Amino acid sequence: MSERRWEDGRDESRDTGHEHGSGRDDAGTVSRFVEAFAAQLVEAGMTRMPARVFVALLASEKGVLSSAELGEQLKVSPAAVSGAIRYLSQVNMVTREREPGSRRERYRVLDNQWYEALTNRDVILRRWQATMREGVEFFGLDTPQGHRINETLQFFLFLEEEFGSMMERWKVYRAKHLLD
Amino acid sequence: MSERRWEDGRDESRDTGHEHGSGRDDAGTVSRFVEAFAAQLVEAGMTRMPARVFVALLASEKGVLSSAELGEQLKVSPAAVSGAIRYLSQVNMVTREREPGSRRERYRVLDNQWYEALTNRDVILRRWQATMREGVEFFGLDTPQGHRINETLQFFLFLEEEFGSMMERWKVYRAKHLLD
DNA sequence: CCTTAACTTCACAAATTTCTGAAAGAAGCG
DNA sequence: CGCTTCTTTCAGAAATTTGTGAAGTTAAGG
Repeated sequence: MSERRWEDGRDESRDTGHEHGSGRDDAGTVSRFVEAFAAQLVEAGMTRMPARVFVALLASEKGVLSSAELGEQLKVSPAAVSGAIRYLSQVNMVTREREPGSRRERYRVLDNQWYEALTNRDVILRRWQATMREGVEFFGLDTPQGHRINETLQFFLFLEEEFGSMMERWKVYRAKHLLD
Repeated sequence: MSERRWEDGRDESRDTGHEHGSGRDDAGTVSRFVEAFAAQLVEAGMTRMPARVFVALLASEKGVLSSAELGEQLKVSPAAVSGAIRYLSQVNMVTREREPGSRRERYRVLDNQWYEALTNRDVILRRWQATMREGVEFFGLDTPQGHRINETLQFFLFLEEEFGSMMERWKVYRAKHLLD
C-alpha cells in the first residue's frame, strides 16, 4: 500500500532539484496526483470528467481555476469543462463566480465540499426509502419479503439520523483540530 | 414524492382481486418494484445487472434464487447472471450455496447485506486516504493545497472512525427493535 | 469413466456514455 | 449598439461498457 504511484515518473516534469516538501509546482507530479485520485473517485462511481475537474481544483493553489486553465491542465475542450462544472455545481461541490470586470468565470471548491457532498447523498437516501416503503406496503410486513425489505428500510432510516449527528460532531472536531 | 410508480401498471400482471396487502405474488408488480429500486441503485453508481439481481433476491420469498430463476425473471442470459453474481459475492452482498444433491447453485442475500456492503466501502475509503496522504506530503502542510487536501483527509479519517461506532449502534438498535 | 446438467469464460455485437467541434448565446467594453 | 471574449448547447464521432451466444469447464449420477 502507499507506493507513491504518481509521484516519480518523468514525463512532463521538469525536476527543479528541490527537496521533497517543496515540489509544489511540478506540473507533471500534480497532474499524476489529479489523475490518480480522480481515477479512484471514478471507481467509486463518480463520472470521469467531474472527478478530474474536482481534484484539479482541490490541488490548485487557490482552490480556484478558470475554465481555460482547467481545459489546458486536463487537455479537454471547453465543452467538457462546462459539462463537468454543471454537474459539480448541481451537487454542490463547486461554486461559480464571475471574475469582476471580465467575462471569465472562475470555479471554486467549497471549503466544506465533503460535508456538502454527503448532504446531497441524503437526498438519494430519501428516494430509496420511498421506494422501499412502497415495497414493504405491497408485500406486507407478514411476508418474508416485506420483512426483509423493511429491515433494509429501517437501516436507512437509522443511517439518515446518524448522518445528522455525525455531521454535528464533524463540525466540532474540525473547529477544534483544524481551526482556520 | 411517493407516487407509487411501479405498483399499478397492467402488463404481465394478473389481478388476483386481492386487497392491497396480500398482493404478494403479482409477478408484474414485483418486477416493477425490482426495476424501480434497481434503477435507483444504478443512479447511485451501482452497475445495472448486479443491482437487478440483488433487488430480485431481496424481493424473493426465501431470499434465495437459482441462476435459472434469476435469468427467467430478469430476462437475461445465464452469462449475465453469472457476471452479476461474481460481482455481488466479491463485495459480499450475496453468498452462493450449492443445492445438495444437484449441480444447481443458489444465491442468497445476506441478512445484514448493508452492513456488509458498507464495510466494503471502508476499503475504498482507505485507498482514498492513502492517495490523499501522498498528496499532502507532496505539497506540504504549509501550502494551501496541502492544507486543503489534508482537511479532506482528516474528514475521511473521521468518517472511518464514526462508521465503526455507527455500526455498533446499529447492531444494538436492530437487536432491540427488529429482533428476529 | 462417460454423460449430462449447470455454471463460467470469452470474443464480439449492441447499446450507452463521454467528449469534441461547431455554432449559438451572454456579457463586458468601447 | 456592435465587437470581442468567454461559455454553453447540441449533434454526432469515438470510446467504453454491457450483455449475448457459443464453446469450455466442472461435478453429479449413472
